[in-house]
Amino acid sequence: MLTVSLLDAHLSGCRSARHLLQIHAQFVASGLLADAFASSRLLLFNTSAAGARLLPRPLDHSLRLLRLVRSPNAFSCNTILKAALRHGLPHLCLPLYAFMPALPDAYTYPLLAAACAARGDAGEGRQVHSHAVRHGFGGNVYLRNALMHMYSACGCVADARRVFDEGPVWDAVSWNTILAAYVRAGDVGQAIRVFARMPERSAAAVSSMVALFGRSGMVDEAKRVFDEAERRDAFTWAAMISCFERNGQFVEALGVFSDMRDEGWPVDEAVMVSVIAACTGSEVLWNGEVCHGLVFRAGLGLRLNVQNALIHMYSSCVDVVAARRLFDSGESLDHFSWNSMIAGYLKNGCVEDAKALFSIMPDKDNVSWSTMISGCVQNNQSSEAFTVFDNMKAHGMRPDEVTLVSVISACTNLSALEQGKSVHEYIREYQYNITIVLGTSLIDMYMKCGCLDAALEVFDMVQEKGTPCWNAVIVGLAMNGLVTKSLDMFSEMEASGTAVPNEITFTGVLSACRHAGLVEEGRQFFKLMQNKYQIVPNIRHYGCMVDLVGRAGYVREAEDLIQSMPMSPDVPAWGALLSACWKHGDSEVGERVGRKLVELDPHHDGFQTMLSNIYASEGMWQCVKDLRGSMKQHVAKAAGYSVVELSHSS
DNA sequence: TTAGGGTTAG
Repeated sequence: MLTVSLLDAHLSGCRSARHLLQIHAQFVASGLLADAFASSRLLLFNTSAAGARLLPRPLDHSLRLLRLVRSPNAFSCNTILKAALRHGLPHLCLPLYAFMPALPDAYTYPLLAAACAARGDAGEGRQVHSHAVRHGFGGNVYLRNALMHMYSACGCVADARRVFDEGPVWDAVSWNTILAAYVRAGDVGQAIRVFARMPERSAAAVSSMVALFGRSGMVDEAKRVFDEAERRDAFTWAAMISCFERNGQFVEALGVFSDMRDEGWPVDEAVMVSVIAACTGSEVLWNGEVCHGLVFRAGLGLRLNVQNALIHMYSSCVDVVAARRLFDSGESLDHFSWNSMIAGYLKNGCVEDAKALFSIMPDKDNVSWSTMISGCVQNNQSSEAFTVFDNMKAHGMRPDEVTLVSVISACTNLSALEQGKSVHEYIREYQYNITIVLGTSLIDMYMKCGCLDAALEVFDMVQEKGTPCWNAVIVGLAMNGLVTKSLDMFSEMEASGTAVPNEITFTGVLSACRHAGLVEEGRQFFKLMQNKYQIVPNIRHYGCMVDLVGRAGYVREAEDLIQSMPMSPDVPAWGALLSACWKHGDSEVGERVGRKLVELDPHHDGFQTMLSNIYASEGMWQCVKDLRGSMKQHVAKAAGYSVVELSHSS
C-alpha cells in the first residue's frame, strides 16, 4: 500500500521516466488521488527540475493529473502556476486561476501578479490586484511587493508607488522593489530620494544606483555612492567600471579594475566585458592584448559576450585582421558579433569588406542597418547611405530614431534638401515622436539647407525642448545671417525655464554678434556666460570676442583678451588680433604681438604671413626685412610672397 | 510565496 511517506521515498529515488510512470500507476491504483496532500507531493515533483527532465511535457502532464484529483488544495494549484511561470508560459496563469478548483490562498496572488508582470499587462494586473484585496490579502507584504513589481514591469511607476505608500509594513524587498521601479523608469530624482531613505542599502541597491548614475552621465555621484558603500560585490565593481567606461573616462575605468584586482576579487564575464570596452575606448591596443591574455587565464575566453567585446576592441584599435580571426573562430555568433565586425570594417575604411559581410548577415536588425548607413556617411559615400536606407525599408524594417538621425545627417552633409524632406515625410507618415534628438537633427538639416521656416516649424513640434534643440535654432539662425532673430531666440530660451544655455549656445550668440558687429551685446554675453551660467569660455568664445572687439577698433581690449586666455591662443585668435592691428593701424600693439609670436613659434607660416602684412602695410620695411632674415628658408615662402604682393600694390 | 543589481554593436 502506497503511503505519502513511501511516495516521497520513491520520488526522491526516481531516476528514469519508466520509474516515474510506475509511481504514477501505483499512485492512481492505490486511490491516493483522493488525497489532496499526496497529490500535491506528486505535482510538486512533476514540476520540479528533476521531474521536468523525465517528462516530455511536464506542465500538460501536471494539468491532466490535477483534473483527476478529487478535491485539490490551493497548494497544488499554486504549484502549477509556479511551473507555468518557470516554463515561460505566464499566459496560462489567469485561465488556470479562473477555473481553479480550490480556494486561492495568500500564495496564489503574488504568483498571478508575477504572471502579469511577465506579460507586461497592467489591465490584468489591476484585476488581480482587486481580486486579492477582495479576498482579504490587501495587507500582505508579499502580495504588495509582488504588485509593486508588477506595476513597475508594466511601466506604471506611479501605481507601484501608491502600493508602496499604502504600507503599512515594509521589508527589505519592498525597498529594493520600489528603488528598482524608479531605476527602471530612469527617474534619477526619485531613485536618489528612495535610496537616501532606505533602512539598509543592499549591494544590489548600490549597484543599481551606480549604474543609473552612469547611464545619466552623473559620474561623480556614482563614484560617491560606490566609495561610501558598506558592501560591494562583483556587481558593484562591474557597475562602477562600466559607469566610467560609458562616460569616456577610460583611464579611471581601468584604475577601478586595478583596485578590484588589488583587493583580490576574481574577475567575471561582465567585468571583463566592460574592461575590454574601456581598453577599446582608450585605443591602446597593448592594454587590450593584456586583457585578452587575462580573459583566457580566467577561463572566460570562449564566452560569447567576451568574444564580442574583443572583436569590437581589435576592430576599433585598427587590427581588423585579428578581429576577423576571432569572428571566424566563434562557435556561435549573435547580433553583437556581426554588427561589431561590420562597424570595425567601416571604421577602418574597408567599405567593401563591410558590404560583403553585411550582405550575408542572416537577420539584420536596426543596428546593422544603421551601422551601414552611418558607415557610408563616414566614408564619404553619403549618397550610398540613401540606397541602404531604401533597402532597409524595402526589407520591411521599421527604422528607429538612431537610424533616422544617421540618414538625416547624411542629408545635412550633402545639403540634400529633397532627400531630407522625404525622410521628414516618412517621419510624419509613420507618426514618429519628434524627440529632442530627432528634432535637433531635422532642424540642423533644414538650417544647413537654408530652409528657416521648415526648421522653425520642426522646432515648434518638439514636445520637450531641451538645450540641444534651442542651440540648433540659435546657431542655425546666426549661420543664416538672421542675427536679431537668433538673439531673440536666446532670450526666449532663457525665459522658457526648461533649457539652460551651455557652451554651444554661447558659441552661437557670440558668433551672431561677431557677424553683425554688435560689440556691446557681445561683451554682455561674454560676461553673462561666466557670471550667471558659470561657463568657462573656450578657445572659440575667446576667438570670437577678440575678432569682434578687434574689428571694431578696440585693439587694446582684444590684446587684453588674448592675454587673459587660460589656454594658449590658436591661429584664428592671433590672426584676429593681428588683423585688427593692421586694419586700425596700431603698430605698437602689432609689434608687441609680432615679437611675442616669433618667440612662441618662429617657424609658423601663418604667423609670419600675418606679421609681414602688418609691417608692410605700415611701411615698416626694415621690420619686414628683419622678420624675413629671422625666418628659416623653408618657411619663408608664404610670408615672402605676401610681402612682395603688398609692397608692389602700395 | 514576493523583489533586486553589472556586460558588448549603430
